[in-house]
This record gives sequence, C-alpha cells and structure tokens, in this order.
Amino acid sequence: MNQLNEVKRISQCTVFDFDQSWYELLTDEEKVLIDEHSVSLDFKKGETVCKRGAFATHIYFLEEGLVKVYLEEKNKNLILTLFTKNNLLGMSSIYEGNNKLPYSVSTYTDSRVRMIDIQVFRQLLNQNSQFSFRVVNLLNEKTSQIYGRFFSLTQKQLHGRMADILLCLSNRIFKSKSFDLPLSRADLGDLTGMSTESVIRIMKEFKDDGLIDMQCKSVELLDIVRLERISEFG
Amino acid sequence: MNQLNEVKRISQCTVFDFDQSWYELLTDEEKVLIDEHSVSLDFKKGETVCKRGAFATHIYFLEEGLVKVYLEEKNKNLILTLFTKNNLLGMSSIYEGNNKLPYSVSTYTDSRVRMIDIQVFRQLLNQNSQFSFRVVNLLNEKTSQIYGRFFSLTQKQLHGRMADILLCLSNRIFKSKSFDLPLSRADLGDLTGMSTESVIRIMKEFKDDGLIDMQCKSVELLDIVRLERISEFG
DNA sequence: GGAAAAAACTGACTTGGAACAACTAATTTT
DNA sequence: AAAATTAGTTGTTCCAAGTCAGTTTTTTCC
Repeated sequence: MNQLNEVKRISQCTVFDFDQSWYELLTDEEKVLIDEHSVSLDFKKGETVCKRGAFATHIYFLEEGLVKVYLEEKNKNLILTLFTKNNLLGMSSIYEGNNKLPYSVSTYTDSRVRMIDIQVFRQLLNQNSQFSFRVVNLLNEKTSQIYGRFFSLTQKQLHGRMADILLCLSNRIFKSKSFDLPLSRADLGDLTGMSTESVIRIMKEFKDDGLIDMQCKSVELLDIVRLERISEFG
Repeated sequence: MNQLNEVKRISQCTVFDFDQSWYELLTDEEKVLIDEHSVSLDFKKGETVCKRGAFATHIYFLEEGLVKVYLEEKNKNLILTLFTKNNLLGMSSIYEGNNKLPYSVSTYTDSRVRMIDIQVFRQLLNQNSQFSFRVVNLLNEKTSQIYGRFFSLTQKQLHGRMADILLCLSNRIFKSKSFDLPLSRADLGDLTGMSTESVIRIMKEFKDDGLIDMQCKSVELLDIVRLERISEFG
C-alpha cells in the first residue's frame, strides 16, 4: 500500500526533473559532433522558445532556468509540464514522420537553452544504443508523470488539484517547503485546469485553514500531511 | 492552418495504432532470443492482463485483440489509451529505477498477448540502436497522442469530448463509419471522463440531431463534418 | 426458455466551479 | 511621480454535469 502510494505520488507531479545524464554516455567524437551542431541561446523571462506547429529543427536542452511546455488554442491554455534545468525538450519530434512540434515552450525565468540540430541527435540515437536506451528511460519517466497528472486533472476536484500542484512545486522544483512562485495565478490556473479566480479562492481557503502561508508570490507549506490527504481524497 | 489542424486531429485520438514494426529491425540471433524468452497467452474478453503497482517482469506485445490501458483508484477510473493488435505495452517500466507498472491493462475482446522477458528487451534496447530508435519513435508518437487527449479531456465540454471519441473509434480502431462497440457506456464514460448517464444523454442527443445512428451496441456516424465541428468548438 | 443479473436509459435534484463585473494593489511606462 | 497597464481579489449569478433513484431492456447462464 505504501509502495503503491509512492508510485502515485511520484507520477502525479507536474514537473519533469529527472536528473539522468545523457551527455556522458556519448563518445568523445559524438560529444564534439553535438558541440559543433548546437548553439546556446539566452531567453528572458516570459519569452517564447518555440511554437506548436512549427517545423522541428532542434532538440532543446535547458541548461538553466524554468520553462513551461503548453498547448494553446483559442482562449484555452493547458500546461503539460514544467521543465527545470538539465532536461531535454522537443523529443517528440524525433520521429521523421512527425516533423512538427506538438507543443509550445516559453520561459518563466531567464533561461539558457542549447539548441541541438535534430538530424545530429537522430544520428546519435541511431548509432549509440546506450545513449538511445537512456533517452527511452527519460521519455518513459515523463510519460508516467503525464499519466498521473492526467488522472489528477480529470478525476479530482479543485482542492485536490491545488494540493497536488503545491506539493509538486515544493518537492520537485524548489525542494523546500517555502518558495517564491515565479508563476502568476493565471499560470497556476493553466497548470491545474481551473480559472484564475478559483486558484485565488482555494489558496485563500488553504491559508485560512492553516495549510499554507502565503503573501503574494511567496508560499510556505505548513501542513504537508493534511495537503497529502486532500490530494488523495480530492 | 490546415496542417496545424492535422497535427491536432491526429494527436487528439485515444487509440494507439501506429503500425511501425520493430521486430524486423532485430538480427536473427536477437529474434531467437526474443522467441526463447517469451510466451504467447490467450485472454478472454474482460480479463485483466496486468495490474498497476505489480512488479514489471514483462513487456507485452498485443498480437490480437483490443485492450484498455487504465488507472483505477477508489471508484474513479480513467482509460489512458486503447491498444489494438501489433502494439507494445508496458514500455514505461523499462527503466530499471521504475520497476512497477504504472497502469493496469484489461481486454475488451478475446486477445492474444506475447509476454516478453523485460531483461531481454532491455538488453536488446541497449545493444541494437536501430531497434532502440524505433522504440523511441513509438513512445514519442504515444506521448503526442496523450497530450492531445489531455487537452480534450481538460479543456472541452462533454459534447466535444464525445465527438472526439466517436471520431477516434471510427478512424483509428474500426476504420469504418459504422461499427459494433465492444465497450459499455460506462467504459465510454471512463474514456471521456464523464458519467455513464452523461454518455447516454449525449449519444441520444447526437442521435436525435442526426449526427449518428445508434441502437445499443451498433453505432454509425452520419455527419462527420458536423461531428468534427463539435469536436473543434466543444 | 425463464429467472437473475447486468447494462441501458430516464427524470428530478443538487452542486461545483466558471463567468462576469467591479474594485484594489502592484508593476511598468513615460 | 503620475498615468497606464497588468495582476490579484471578492461577491454574485448561473449553468454544465454529477448524483440519486427509479424503470426498462439486454445479456447471461442454470
């Protein structure tokens, strides 16, 4: 039971923060190849790294910063995942038959992104099986997370979802019970699939109930146990 | 615009039906290895192939039939995807650090499943990069689909979701405008994230509006164009 | 073939949460 | 430092969709 709970806890998180290195699995020549076919770009807070539907020409490696991966359509927004530094983005376009980006990416904080030529990346996947295996692992880990999040957003009500996201931010991104949110209430809404107003109301309730402390951008989780219970039953 | 629409249409589908062969990329010795370390089992309609939380000991290759991949918790059920024949299941457990199944699988129709030893599969991924690359493609394709479905279930209302699922079943599984549903209304509910009663009500509305014809298990899509419009604006 | 069980359906009722409007606080901009 | 824009907040209204409680139809299986 406890073990199953752990499976759940991990997979319900929004953030992809799986610190498995792939670079070190490359041979020296392969590393040179990557270096020669990539550039590192700086993005300011709030900038768009890439847009859904565009041709996929690069794999993105987030060297520094925090970004959101999202779908937008009309006025609807859905944040699929957050990525922290040392993660690969844009992998979904690796397959030749699917050469358009299936999502958009933009930054929450100033970020540095290394853009790697997709052909080179493909070549390496094809020739280096250890590397390729590692990438399979990364993708699988991500997929598991998406499943849990899928469950959270479709089966839980607002309170459960808000508890999920707070626990996730605390455990995965900031690795601390108190942190300064780089996201707006509207972003939290996109992340939890609720309206901005609901985000505000529920956070206020949590504050009134002594579950969290909060003033504007700074948040502190006070009662993790109760938050987890809300996440479970919510 | 048309191209973006195509990206959307494909990715919103529930079913994973990506007919890319992986077996033929193996060497003769590798094929023998798979054959020696796998067994093919028959499952009756409605049987459980594997349960979430169990130790992952095999990769499943669906040789024949139709199965659902789902999460269950308390009375909440969420169908993640449907799989038709010639697809690999259980890939998410390939990574050694994640040795528990993140979802359950059960059959809709009589099915035949080849169970492949997971260690052997891992070994092949590690030694055969072409094979491994193909598997990366399969996973990516699946992930894209999940994203679209995620959007559908979290951002659309009931009518849009129902239209999505009907179009998907028609295009992907049965490849025909009319088909006999092997799933119950409750399953359709799990698939679309709505209550059984809502499934019934909306299908009746669709029938009254001349969008579909339906009597119990048999369904025929009459007005694809209008269904697509509902899917888009729903 | 008939009883029992399961699935499909219907209507009445309740409610969670979005939408709207109006207002305040905090940033940018100039 | 004033003006303008954006983000955060609150109260109110309303509808989509779930729940419940019941009936009918279909399937299962002695």
